[in-house]
Amino acid sequence: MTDIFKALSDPTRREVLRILKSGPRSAGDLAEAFPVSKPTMSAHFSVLRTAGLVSTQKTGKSVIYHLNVSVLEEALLGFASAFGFGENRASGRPAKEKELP
Amino acid sequence: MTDIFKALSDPTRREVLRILKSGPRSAGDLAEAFPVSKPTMSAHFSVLRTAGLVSTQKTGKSVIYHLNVSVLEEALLGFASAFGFGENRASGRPAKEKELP
DNA sequence: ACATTAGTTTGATGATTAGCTAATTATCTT
DNA sequence: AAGATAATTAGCTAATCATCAAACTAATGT
Repeated sequence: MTDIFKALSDPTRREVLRILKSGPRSAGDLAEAFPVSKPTMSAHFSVLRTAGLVSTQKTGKSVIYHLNVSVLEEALLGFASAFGFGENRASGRPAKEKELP
Repeated sequence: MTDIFKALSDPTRREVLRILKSGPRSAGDLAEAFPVSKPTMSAHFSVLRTAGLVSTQKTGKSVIYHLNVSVLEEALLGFASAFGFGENRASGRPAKEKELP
């Protein structure tokens, strides 16, 4: 949980995820979208990988990153539901109040 | 957004929010629930306040902290919906796919 | 075999962070 | 006016973080 929120606490990493949402991309392709050096991007990728938010697949000399949607969803909605909003998935106890019509 | 995720990236601060979910608490009461010094807790509170996740109200010599539920909800679900899950509140473009019955 | 391309690792630097003790501010209580 | 209590600020340290350039690894092309 900490790793995930820490990963999300950087604008560059959030943007990487947003890009990855539309499909897998190579490290180089991703790096081109940001005004930072390749090593820096590599470090960001590493944080995202450690958090489990992305996975890699090496093909030839490229490394393809793809978003682990389920991990992001589970973390975000799981935490949200612990506060009573955002679905009652996996249960956050108090359950959604249903108003009488 | 960055401030909010940064605030959420610490276990102590997440636990503070969880406690605050059940109602307002004084700084001292909150601090008692953690094995760290009061100044350290004060710093955590400061981070949460900067992120807008909590508000304070001074009464006598106590400072009462209360959770800003809407801020947390907006941030979490807003970001989630940008990835297509967790409600289409405030809109995250692609809208929820509705399957034909 | 050699050069090129894609990406990561290493090592350094400046900034931020979580933690502490001690000092300070503000509000009671006696 | 003191003393006690609640909380924050000040000043410090150790650890982590984002960043870069340079060195390295691996795969492809000639």
